[in-house]
Amino acid sequence: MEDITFENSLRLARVEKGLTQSELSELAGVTRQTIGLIESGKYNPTLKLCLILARVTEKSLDDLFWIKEGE
Amino acid sequence: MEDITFENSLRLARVEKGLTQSELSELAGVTRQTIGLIESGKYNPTLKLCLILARVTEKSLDDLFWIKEGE
DNA sequence: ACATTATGGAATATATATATTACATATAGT
DNA sequence: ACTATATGTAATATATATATTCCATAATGT
Repeated sequence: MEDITFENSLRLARVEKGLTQSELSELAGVTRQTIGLIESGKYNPTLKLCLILARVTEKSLDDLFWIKEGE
Repeated sequence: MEDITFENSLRLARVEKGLTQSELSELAGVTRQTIGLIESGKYNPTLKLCLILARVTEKSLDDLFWIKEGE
């Protein structure tokens, strides 16, 4: 599997909604740690979780996770 | 983790590019089986793989994987 | 100073995404 | 009928996403 680095703007979206990591994690049904690690780019979440996070933050997949690479 | 069913249009995007499952799998660096199972909705791919598939098919994440749920 | 909240980080355990290998079937070409 | 290609499916193995638990720290309020 190639090494695509993906920036994500989950933290921004979360703060915009006035949520803590704990609150978002409860809404998404995952642990606080999982949220923290996704925000800091150390986790490679599954599509299902990405979709849940998009729904909860009222953003699209592209908004949250779209590629920013220098091609 | 909630049970969000996600339709995906990966198969359509692949066929539009004139690719077989094998060819797409090679381009994406995964096995043919993985592609087949994602296309048939039986796999929950990781974000990295979704991003690779989007790049290879020249579609966005939303194009390929965005939610179609009856809310 | 103490308590509470929010976050980061690490160690271990569990669930699951993906690989590997193999076999089956349908279709198209010869 | 035979061969090759494309796809589906299943069993087992491996890698990794996520949970669980615990500790640390910074910020804020009392």
